[in-house]
Amino acid sequence: MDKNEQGSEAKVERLNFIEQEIEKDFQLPKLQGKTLATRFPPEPNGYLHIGHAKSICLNFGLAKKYGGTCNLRFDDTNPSKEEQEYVDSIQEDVRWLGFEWDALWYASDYFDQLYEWALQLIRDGKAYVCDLTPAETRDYRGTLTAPGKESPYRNRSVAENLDLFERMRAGEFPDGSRTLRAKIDMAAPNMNLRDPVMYRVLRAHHHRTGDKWCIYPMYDWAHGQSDSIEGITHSICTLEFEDHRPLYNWFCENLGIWHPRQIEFARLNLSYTVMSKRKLLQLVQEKHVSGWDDPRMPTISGFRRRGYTPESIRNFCDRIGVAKFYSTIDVGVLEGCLREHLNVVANRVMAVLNPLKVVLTNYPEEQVEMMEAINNPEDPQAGTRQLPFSRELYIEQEDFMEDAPRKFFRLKPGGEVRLRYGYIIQCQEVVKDPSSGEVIEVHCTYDPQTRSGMQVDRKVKGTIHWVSAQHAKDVEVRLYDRLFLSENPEEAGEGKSFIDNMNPDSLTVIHAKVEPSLVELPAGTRVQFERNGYFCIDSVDSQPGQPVFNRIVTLRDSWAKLQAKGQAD
RNA sequence: UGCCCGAUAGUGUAAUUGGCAACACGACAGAUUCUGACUCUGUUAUUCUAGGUUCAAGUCCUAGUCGGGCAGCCA
Repeated sequence: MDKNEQGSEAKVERLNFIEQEIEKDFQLPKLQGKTLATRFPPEPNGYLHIGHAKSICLNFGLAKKYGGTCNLRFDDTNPSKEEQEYVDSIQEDVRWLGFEWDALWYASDYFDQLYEWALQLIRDGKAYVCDLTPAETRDYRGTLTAPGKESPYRNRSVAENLDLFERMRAGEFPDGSRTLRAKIDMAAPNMNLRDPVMYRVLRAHHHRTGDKWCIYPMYDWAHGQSDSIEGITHSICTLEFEDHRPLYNWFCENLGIWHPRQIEFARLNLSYTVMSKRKLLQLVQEKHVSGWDDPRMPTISGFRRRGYTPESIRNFCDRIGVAKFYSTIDVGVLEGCLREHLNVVANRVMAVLNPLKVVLTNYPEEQVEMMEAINNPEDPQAGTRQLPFSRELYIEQEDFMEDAPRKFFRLKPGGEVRLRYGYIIQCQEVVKDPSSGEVIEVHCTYDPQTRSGMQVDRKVKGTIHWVSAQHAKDVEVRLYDRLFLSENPEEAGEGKSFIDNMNPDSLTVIHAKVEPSLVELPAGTRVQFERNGYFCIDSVDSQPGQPVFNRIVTLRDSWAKLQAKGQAD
């Protein structure tokens, strides 16, 4: 085999840096005979968004690729912010994305074990009960450049710590009055190691453990230990936890338990989008959107309702890669993945968004012909359907211009255009509203020798879509556009916030004329309105026989681009 | 004036770990088209800076620049 042959055949599999580390790790004695074990660990305090999708695809994808396992674990250590509603939505979203967890756990499943381990650290002289107030604790911690001071309670006896900690659990002390802290190093350059808090006293009803506990573990104390209990081999998280890794390691080592390896990657940023749960919550609470599943939201549920496919989101996550560099992906990449998939799976249909009446003056008054239309040129299996054609039609207002530039290949006075699956027509007369001058009707003649499928001698540059006026149905269509006008919505001017960067026209509701078959389609159906874009029947607001269409994404439009550049002439 | 991390075409990600810098998307030009869609062809452009080691550096060393993270009893 020569070099060229080898080069064209060998599909070089490119590993991202996490895969490389994993493959290296499995050479180690520690992992001999084991399989990869990952987990997706969301906090149930909000809905999942596209950034989570990256993490989900990574963790579940890795498990699939290496024949390992991936658990879903709710990081529910802060009952004041967490709710069952979020637990339910997260499970639904993970499944919708196409993944199934090997085991479902909650950090709260481990509260008893965590408590036992805390006792162990106390007995080993590695943890102590601290009576400092929150403000004092902050004060004692020092700053980024100055070391902290040791707490006056740092050297309590083991017996006293044991007694106090048990009484913390028993509810003898008010909220916030005491903490259990790991005894590490108040002068550590890494702030996380300055005697981090392990437990706080907090009386809040927990969605799963109810009122059993009045002390709750902190993230650092709960997360790594939960990973350890589950036998996780690789704990993959985002970059902001990089500084926590030494603490993650410290707990595992000092407890002498299974020690997973934490690896961090850069979270996803998308242009024209906000991604923090806090900001998304604000959009919902202040009613800038209709809810977490508003089709403009970058949440999984929002995308689902909008009409995105799980395949396109998975493909997107694959395409953007994974690294440690903090980057922003152009939202156009996501839209590109969407179009790529929808192009293959969505049936084509006729729908006129902004109708303009066309009368074919030489077409018989009562005649109706059925025209055969291809459902999906990308998929022969999708078959064909019959479209009614008659004397009065609607076309798109955009497809007619009285004073058209040279490159306008659509209908203009005296000009010819093909009606998709119909005839070639020629524009004879323009009817205007005498008062406003607005074009209200266009009169054309049709050429009976040009019916779709016939051999036609002449070339017509443009083809436009249409619906038969008497057969068309009126439906509500929601035209969605990006929620924010600026590429980075977080960058707001002095005294402003990301809310000020919202796009006032992110939703336009119109009524469109569509071919009759559309009113019978079930909610969730995705179709392509030819020459317009992809649309999905809204699963919340549609009624039987009365679908509401959400615009998922427009088609690429090189004509619009030409116009924008002023090159249409 | 601390600690940690990062920097490769416009964007994002690779480079057999020291051996000819590549892939995807975009942009641009063209072909095709009963969707100005899809598809196809072609073009474009890349190693943060300065030194050093080496036959050879995106990769190793030194110094710098720029960007990000960290001072919750949040995760």
